Amino acid sequence: MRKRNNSTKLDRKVKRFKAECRRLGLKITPQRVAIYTAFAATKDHPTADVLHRRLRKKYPEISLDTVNRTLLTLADMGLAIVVEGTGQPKRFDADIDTHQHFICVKCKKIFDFVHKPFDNINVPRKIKQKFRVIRSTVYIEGFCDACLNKNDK
Amino acid sequence: MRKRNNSTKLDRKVKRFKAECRRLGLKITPQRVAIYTAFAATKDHPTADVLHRRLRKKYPEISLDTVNRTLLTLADMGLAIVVEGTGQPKRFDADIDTHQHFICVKCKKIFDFVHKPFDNINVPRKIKQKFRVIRSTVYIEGFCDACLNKNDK
DNA sequence: CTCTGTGCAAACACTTTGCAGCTAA
DNA sequence: TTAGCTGCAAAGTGTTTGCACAGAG
Repeated sequence: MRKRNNSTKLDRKVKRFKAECRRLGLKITPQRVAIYTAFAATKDHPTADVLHRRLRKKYPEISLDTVNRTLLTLADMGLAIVVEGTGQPKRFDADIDTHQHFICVKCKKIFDFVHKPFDNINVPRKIKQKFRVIRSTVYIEGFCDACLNKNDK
Repeated sequence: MRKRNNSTKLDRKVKRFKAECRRLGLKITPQRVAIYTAFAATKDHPTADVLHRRLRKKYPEISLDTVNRTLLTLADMGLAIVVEGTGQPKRFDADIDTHQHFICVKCKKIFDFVHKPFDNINVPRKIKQKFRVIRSTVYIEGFCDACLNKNDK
């Protein structure tokens, strides 16, 4: 029963994915469907490599490259979020006082800002109980003014 | 006057840095002092490479390696924050509904959690006016239960 | 004097690019 | 038919590791 529900939910997601591909003029290849299906079922935060290894069992012919590219495509489509690891070099912040970050998804520039209400947000109890919290930061993603003015989007 | 104030403020930071080194048994080398001094004065979010290039003008003998290692040391000491680019492979999240992240600074594992108050945080007007916001996420950093139980710290 | 830190070089890991052949539309 | 996709290979970028020497404690 549970299984059944998950399964139909996944089907619906895949259907939506295909529709979105059509809308954007992206081809619906067997690889993309396989990758999206496997990815949409994940509850963790797999890397391209991990997902590739999982897919291999069923589709030994899919290359890591394609998994990588498809995941980036999914992120562009808004169907995946890049959580960690930008591929970019590490960037260090000398300001260790509480403050928040705005990150431009296009030029990757980081803008610091201070917003009192965010400084004192309360970490939920269930987190506090289970983990030892060091700090919390609000990350806002979007387009910076320079990138907005530059071109489209 | 302004300059003077900044300068003494920086001096104070450097002094604190040295004290912290002593406390932790880290050696106070000319490189470390130079790197920390240059770094503590930054308002942006330099990469090791950028900082190295800046330092070169005054200290042509410092290697990029040392800058890199020192910045990582500073992060360990709590005097620097790694803002972006973990060096780790990209990780993708299939859950595109609003939710928050807890990241273990040790094992890098990511835990999703939903916390209603965070879902509806209000992006400050000054950000909204200047940028186009796509999404905002609260990142909580700390030690996860597994790492807490494993060993020290 | 000892042991950590530095600098160099090599190894590594992940990502990106180029390209020829394939295939969805 | 053809534009976009795939898979392979190579190049690129950033990070990590190993080691001998130097210098802080």
